[in-house]
Amino acid sequence: MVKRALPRRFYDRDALDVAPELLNKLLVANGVSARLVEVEAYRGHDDPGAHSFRGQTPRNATMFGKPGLLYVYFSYGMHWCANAVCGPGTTPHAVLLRAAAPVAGLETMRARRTKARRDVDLCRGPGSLGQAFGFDRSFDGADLTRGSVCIVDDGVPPPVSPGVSPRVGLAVGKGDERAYRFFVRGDPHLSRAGSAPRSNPRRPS
DNA sequence: ACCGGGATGTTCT
DNA sequence: GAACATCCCGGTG
Repeated sequence: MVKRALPRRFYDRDALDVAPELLNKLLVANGVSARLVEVEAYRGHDDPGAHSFRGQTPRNATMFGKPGLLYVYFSYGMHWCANAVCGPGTTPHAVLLRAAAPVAGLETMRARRTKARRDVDLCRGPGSLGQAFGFDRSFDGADLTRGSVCIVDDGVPPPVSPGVSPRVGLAVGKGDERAYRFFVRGDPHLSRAGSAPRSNPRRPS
């Protein structure tokens, strides 16, 4: 079985098509690797939940780059979250990497994730995943198809019938109703169980 | 298990 | 000043 980084053509499509196919792929970076079990699609100009909705800014510039780049952004003043930039072309679509099952470099992940009590929590949630991989601003714009940061197909197929649900953490009216979250059903590493994300605490009053 | 709140800083209004 | 693609802890049931 030859492990190979996913080619650019894999990413050069609508994030809604790429997202479910990223499930069970291996994220390899910074001395560790983990199998993706939960992702979310963010769809450019038409998606009020996407950073790119209001156009290009210094923060989201990588989303407007070529498919196959890693878009890393700083969230809530303390977390680094990672996306795979999609397409087609320079359409600013992206797939947020929300949760993964640790595969290699567990000791390194534990050292980075000092708050995680169990290994199942090492990459559980986008902020936790970013911490386990040691992501920061320097990873923004990394090329997933050429460099040491990559997503690998090691022969495990995506689920035939992935779980689908609304995305997590979006405010009401900002795309929260769209079923753009995809996950491996029943996987113990999901950021939240099954298809019922916690209701949004920032409801309009 | 569920829920509320604090941490912490960049981005946008 | 408010919002934010979050996480963790402590209180309650």
